[in-house]
Amino acid sequence: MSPKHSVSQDGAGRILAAAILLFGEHGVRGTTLKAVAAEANVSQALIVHHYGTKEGLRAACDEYVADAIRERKEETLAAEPQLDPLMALRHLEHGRPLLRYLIRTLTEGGSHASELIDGMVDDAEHYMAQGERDGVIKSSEAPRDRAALLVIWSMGALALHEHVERLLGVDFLAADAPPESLQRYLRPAIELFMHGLMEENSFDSLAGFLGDTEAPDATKTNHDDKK
Amino acid sequence: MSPKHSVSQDGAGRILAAAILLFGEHGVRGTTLKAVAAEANVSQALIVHHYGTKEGLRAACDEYVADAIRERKEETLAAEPQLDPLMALRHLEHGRPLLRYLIRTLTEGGSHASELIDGMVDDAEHYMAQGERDGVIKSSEAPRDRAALLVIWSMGALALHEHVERLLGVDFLAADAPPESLQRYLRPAIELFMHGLMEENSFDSLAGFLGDTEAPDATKTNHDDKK
DNA sequence: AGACTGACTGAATAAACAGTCAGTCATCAA
DNA sequence: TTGATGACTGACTGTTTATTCAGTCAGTCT
Repeated sequence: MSPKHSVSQDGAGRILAAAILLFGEHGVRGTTLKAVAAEANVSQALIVHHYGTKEGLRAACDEYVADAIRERKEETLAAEPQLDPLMALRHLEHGRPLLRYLIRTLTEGGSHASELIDGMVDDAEHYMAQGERDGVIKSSEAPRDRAALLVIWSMGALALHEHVERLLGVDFLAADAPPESLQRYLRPAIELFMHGLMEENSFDSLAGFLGDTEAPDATKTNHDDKK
Repeated sequence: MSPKHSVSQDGAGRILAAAILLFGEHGVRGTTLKAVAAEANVSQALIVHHYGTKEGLRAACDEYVADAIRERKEETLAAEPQLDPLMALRHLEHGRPLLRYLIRTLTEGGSHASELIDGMVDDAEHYMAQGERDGVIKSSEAPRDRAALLVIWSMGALALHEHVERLLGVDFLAADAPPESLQRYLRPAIELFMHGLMEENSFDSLAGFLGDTEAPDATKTNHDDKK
């Protein structure tokens, strides 16, 4: 029920750390228990002894990572309202392996990841409502959806960190890197958030994308059960 | 050298379609040749006969998907400048399985995906430069980085389509769905692109994120060869 | 007809895999 | 000292995996 809050040096702890590392790097399916055992310098049988099955090990990893992030969140939450959930995530304790693991669960599904994202959206919505009251954030027609969009963009960029690094030279996974190293990501982002992307008078050319200009619902609601 | 441009009904074609479907759904490692053979209604040995190895099959899938997207791109490219590469992608021929496969290669690496993304950034940069000349797009201090950021956000949202669906009720993978169904994604996005997120006078509170307020280069250029 | 090609198959194979088992070793309480 | 507990291991097992092999069969040139 109460997992240890830092991976210790005993067998069980080393196994967990090795599993998070390898699961994050090659995926769960791409990682063998033998490889985990080798990485942790224990026998394969010890993994089963502690965690039962491979799925059990995966569940333990999920729980540990979720705990670590929750813990970190509570620390930074009081400090300063984060513009971006990425910021908070970048300073995790065992950053790189943990983030890699998180990305896997983010893209490959899993209820833990969903709860995490939902929590981030809640936070973002809350912070932006506060910012709106303080006069620094603009109001929105759909504040909840806007918060969701921003979180998704942030976490999506994290999921594509490989391409972010290639295109912008920014390594999201470097836990120790100084904030200046994020410049080429943050500068255009802030530019967009400050001034927008389009000139105000260019609304017409975009109206088409929404079908109707204003009405949120259309006449034909098509329920297409696929297959 | 010249792969067929639509999956035909002969063995090789059915195998390719089955592989794209299953690789996209369960990942390459999570898919057995036996499963592909069953899905395609052929013998396992026929897969090897046509594609040599599992990796050969994967490469053929990569090439087919890349071709399909390139083809689609050339079609829509002349028609209208796309605000968002997502738009173009949503109308692929065999949409759902193809997009699933694309997402896999996007997150799990692969040179094909990198080339694809780079091409999208090129296009976005070009279109926005045109829009700037036409007076509908605002100028940027770093147009290339801005284009990269927008593409990354778009494709990142695609990678997290599962969460987009849960949070916004928008299914990116539904190829036939009408554009209205994207409203809850597009509306806050356009809102942000039109008006921005923050009030103009709130610059101070953000300056910290960039270290220096304006200078793009600092005194200490840190070349940190990682590792 | 006969030689040849390429799509296609069932059966076999060797490796890799997750999980089992019997038992060693240290610690600690009685 | 004894006996129990739990971390830990090497050797084993049954299954699944990709890949190989030895062919069959339908067509197509000569």
